[in-house]
Order: sequence, then C-alpha cells, then structure tokens
Amino acid sequence: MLNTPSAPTILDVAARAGVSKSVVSRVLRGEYGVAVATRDKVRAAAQELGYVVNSVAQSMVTNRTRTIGVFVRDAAAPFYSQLLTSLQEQAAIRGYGVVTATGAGRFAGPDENTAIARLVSLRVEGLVVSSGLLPSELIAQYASRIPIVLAGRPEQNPTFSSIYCDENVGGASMADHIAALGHTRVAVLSLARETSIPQFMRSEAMIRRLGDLNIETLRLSAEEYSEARIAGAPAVVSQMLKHPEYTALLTPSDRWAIAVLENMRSRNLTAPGHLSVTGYDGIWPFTTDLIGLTTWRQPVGEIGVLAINSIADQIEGALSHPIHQSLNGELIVGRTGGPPPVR
Amino acid sequence: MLNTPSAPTILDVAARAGVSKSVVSRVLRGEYGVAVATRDKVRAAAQELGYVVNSVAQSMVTNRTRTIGVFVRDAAAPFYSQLLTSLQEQAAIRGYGVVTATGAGRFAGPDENTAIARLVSLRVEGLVVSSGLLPSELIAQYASRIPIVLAGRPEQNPTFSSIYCDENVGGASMADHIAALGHTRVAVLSLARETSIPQFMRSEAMIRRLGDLNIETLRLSAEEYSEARIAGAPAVVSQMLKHPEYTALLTPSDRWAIAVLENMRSRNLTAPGHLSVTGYDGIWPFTTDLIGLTTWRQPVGEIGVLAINSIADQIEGALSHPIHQSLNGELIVGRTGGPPPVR
DNA sequence: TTGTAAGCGTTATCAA
DNA sequence: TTGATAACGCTTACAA
Repeated sequence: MLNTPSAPTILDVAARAGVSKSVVSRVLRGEYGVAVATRDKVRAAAQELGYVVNSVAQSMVTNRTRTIGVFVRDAAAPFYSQLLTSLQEQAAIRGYGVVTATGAGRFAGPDENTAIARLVSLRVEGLVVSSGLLPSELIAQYASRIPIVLAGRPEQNPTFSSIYCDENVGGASMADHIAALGHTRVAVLSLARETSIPQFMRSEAMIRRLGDLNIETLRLSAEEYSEARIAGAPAVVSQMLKHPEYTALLTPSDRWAIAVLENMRSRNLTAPGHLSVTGYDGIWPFTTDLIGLTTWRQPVGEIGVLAINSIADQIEGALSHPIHQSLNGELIVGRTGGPPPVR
Repeated sequence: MLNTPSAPTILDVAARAGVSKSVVSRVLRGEYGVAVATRDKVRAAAQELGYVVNSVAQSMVTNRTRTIGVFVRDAAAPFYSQLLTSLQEQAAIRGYGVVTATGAGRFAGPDENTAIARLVSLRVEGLVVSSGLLPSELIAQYASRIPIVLAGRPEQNPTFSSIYCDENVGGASMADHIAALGHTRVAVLSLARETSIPQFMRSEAMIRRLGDLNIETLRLSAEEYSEARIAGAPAVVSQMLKHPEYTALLTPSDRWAIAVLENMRSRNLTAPGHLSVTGYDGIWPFTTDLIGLTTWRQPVGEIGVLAINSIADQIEGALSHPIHQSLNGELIVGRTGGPPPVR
C-alpha cells in the first residue's frame, strides 16, 4: 500500500518508554535483568503503540526463522491437501510455522525448481517435499544446506530423509485381495512413470503380484496430470467394456476409482455387480461408508507427523543423519470390490 | 542444525568474481549498467557457489516480502482446505507467496490472536482471514497496517474487506427447495453462534424462511468444534427418530449431512426414503454423484480468487478502499432430498 | 540495571 | 561501468 503508516519499531517503543532500545529488546523477549518498573513501562509503551516484532529483522540477526517450507506438487489432490493439514498441525506443535509453495505444471520443470529456491531464499530451516515427480538430484542440491524430507515417496537418497508407505506391500496386498475374491482376469490402470512415481510403482507392484498368482492381467494406461479433475475415466471404462472377460479394475488412486465409478454410474453399471473397482490412498472422505470404496489406506496423518518431527529433530540437533522410514498401510475392504459376476 | 555450512552470501560471490558486492547485487537483479563480461563472471561465480538470495535480508531493506498471510481456523475442514488451495493458486498467479497459520482450539482465543500476530510479524503484505469465529475487532486491530480480507463470512466492517456467499439467500433457497418437495414438518440443525457465525446464520435463515412458509419447524442443536470428525451425528439422528413426523433435516454443512447419512446407513435408514437430508457448502468430493447429496454450493474457488485479488490490488495501490462482495451460490439438487415418505 | 555500538545480508545513493 | 558507504530493525557483546 502506498501510504500505510509504517509499523512502530523497537525505537518508537524505546522513545515512548524513555529507555534505550536494548532494554526494550530484553523486555520483549522476557529476559531477566530488567527492573520491574522499567519492564512494565516498556510493556505499556509497546501495547499502546500496537507494537509487533519484526521477525524479518529478528531473523536477520539470529539467523533463525522458525519456519519450515513445504512443497507439494498439486495442492488440490486429496492426498496432498490432507498431508498439508497434518504437516501444518505438527509444525505448530513443534513451534514452527509453515510456508507453502506448489508446483503448477504438468511436468517437474523449472517452475518446481523456482518454487523450491524461493522457499530456500526465505531461509526456511527445513524442507518437506511431497511430489511424485521432482527429481531427487534437484532435491539433493539443497540438502547440504538444510534438512529435507521427502514425504510420500520411497527414495533412499543418503543426503535427505524420506517417509513413505511401502508401495510394493500396498500394491501386492491389493492384488492378493482381488485374487482372494475369485477374480482370474484383472485389469490394472498404470499411469506413466512421468506422471507420478509412487502411483506408477504401486500399479506395477499389483501387476507383478497378479503375475505371480497366474492371473491374467490387462494393463491399461492413461495420462492425467492433476488429481483434481480426472478426465480420462470414460475412456478407461470404455476399454473395460471392450474386454468384458476382465472382472476387476485396480486403479492407483481413490480419485481415479471415484471417477471410474461415477462414469460407470452414468452408464448404469454397478460395482461390483458389473465390475469390481478398487482405489488407493484411503483418504477421507472417499472412504465414507456411503461410497464403500475398497482401497488401501496410507497413513497420511502419520506421514505428516513423522516428516515434521524428523525435520525439527535435525534442526534442533537431536538427529544428525537423514532417516528413511517405511510405514504400514492397511487394506480397507469396502463394497466396490466383490466376487466376479457370474456370467 | 548445528554445523551446517552457512550459505554463501553476496560477498562470497563478489570475492569469487573479483568485483564488489554492489555489482553482484545489480547483476543478480538483472539491472542494466553492467558490462557483459562482468555480468557473465558474476553469474558463473553465483552458479558455482550455489548462491541463493537471502530474501530475509532483501526484505529488510526493500520493506517488501511479496507474501500474503492466510489464517484459517480449521485447515481440516473441507471448505477451508479447498479455499486454501484456491488462495495458494491465485497468489502464485499474482506473484505472491503464502504463509499459513491455523487456529487450533475450540474457541477463538489467545491462540488465534497469536497466530495472526505471528503472520503480521513475518511482515506479510496482506492478510486473508477465514474463520467463522474470530472477532472482527481483533481483525480490525491490524487493518490500519495492512490490507485484510475476511473470506467466507459476511461482515461489513469498514476497515477491512470481505468476500462471502450470502447466507440468507442460501438458507432461504434450501428452505424453499425442501418446501417445494412437499415437506410440511422440517427439522433444522442449528449450531451455536459461538461455533461458527456463518453456519449459525444459514440455519437461522432456513428457519426464518420455513416460518414464512408456515412450515412446522423443529430446531435441533449440537456442539461440534472441528469439521474434520463430527461426533454428534448419532444423537441428531436419534432426535429425529423421536420426532418421526418431521420428514426432512436441513444441516449447515456437507460434513454434517454426510455424518448424518452415515449414521442413518448404519441404522438401515435411507434418504430420502425415511428422511430427506441436505448439506451446505457444495464442496467436492461431497458433491459426487455417487452420494448424490442435495446441497448449496458456495463458489469457494471464486472466493479465493477474489480475496487474493482484492489484497493484491490494495498492496499495489490499484484499490484504495476495502470492498465488500457478496457472491451467488447455487442449489445442487441431489438424491438425498425428495418428497416426504408416504406413511 | 541500563546504554553503546557492532553487525546480520541486502539495496540504494552517490562518487569515482 | 564500478565501488564505497549508509541504511533497514533487531540482537548481543561489552562498557558504564
């Protein structure tokens, strides 16, 4: 704004209280060694002026910002938005604020790099990166400077930490579940690796396990770069209709499963009556009993908590090396997966 | 971290390039008046050192942070989390970053004040406040310093802006809809004003309109302070069962409607077979056709865009006074609301 | 218990 | 085209 009255500084408070700025600084930070009378005078002056400390100047000298940077690729995706909430909460508990940056684009590109560089330039004390795509070299580039944790993607890079839910276990469990229901021909939607590494990994894990179980597998593919609005579902369902011998469709995200189910509904197809459909992530509210989605739950809240803790521990010196933690997920048995239809 | 190699400064770059820091500053900001050879030398040096500008120091002298602060009361609530995403995106478009703070507690209390003060101390250039509770005097207190917009709550305070969706129109429309379906006895869940001002307002608007239409109205109440996990639904449904002559239940949020529907499902009750249920907010994914919720859609994306624009315009001097904008919502006719059951 | 003064990493002004 | 030098608002020795 052009003519905003500039905020009062420590000097204004000092002048008003009739003391030096050092005293004000000490009072405001609650340090000892200040006469009670002086202390009260200063506090009153600060109050009257509506003084709020300038953290920018403060950081300048203390070299601390008490801020953690969070980069998520697609804030509109349910998994990320829920992670964001969890990170937020835990950061507050540990006494840190959160600055968020998001990638916009379709590919991990210069934008992503700029966004991360911006966080670093803000002198965040740690970085939580959650992107299914961002190249690990790019992340590693900042790792010598501040602690970094990659949340939600397995990556055993020694220079930064990672917290994730094992994609192989999840994918295989889902395959086991669908096999146990009696399906012998199963389709798996597998997105390109360039779309999302973890989603690619889980689909491949499903396909691998189905192969081990001697189940005939159909690999479907689709391109989709934002989880928020999935457009490819009609095409996927059409594919399935061309291969009616395949009685189940395993998708790599709840969002995909819902889009498929919505499209099926518009064609008067039901799950599992016509086709069993499963999701992945187990994110509320997709797990509502009203929908009854069969899915694999990733402990997103826990991922957030552990991510912040590992960062905070490193900042505070309680942890000196990057750690890699794999968490357990959980199969959620809903009503969209069932025995194959009798034909 | 204890022994992090401290980040290279402009001085390190200057030394390496064999020039003064002033030249480095000019080169890095792309200013004219630097010899091409010098420019290249400096850029190379910066690159080699992995130099990243210190925005903290930069802000110190420019007195700009290009950052907008966002305060939401409950980041886990679908409405807020979606708003957050929209704010984020639009801020990026306008060239600003976003720092988020969230209130934790049950009441608007000192926590909230601290959180806002923290944002102000970070020298954000504007503030988006989205809380159904935060007293407007508290907000106004900072309004002389930076532009503020209250998002999602009607409040005609002259010192700051507001962008919201008219609660009276929304509540009345929902009442009209349920009346048109033929209900003559309708229950409305009305939360205490202390829980959420907008939710209170819309419920009261429903009750008022139902009264105008000579419909017998039953006011139910419940306490609930976080939208994320609603615990009061079983009690509400039990209340309804005690008053079977009431054939519809209007709730003040999608979250509440879903919780009620889930509980009904567990009791083998259907909507609208046994009871018509409506939500409010119209937030995806609650609006999925799989659930078919009847609700009132608030244009949350638009609220976010307009909120950021009004802040950015004020920061940039394109707008000199706070503005108050009321947006239109939209009735979403789903399948959870229908004609009253024939008994 | 209080005050003085140096310095954090930049930008910006003014000379050279 | 470049380089000194003074801010910016605060913390932090150190001196009084």
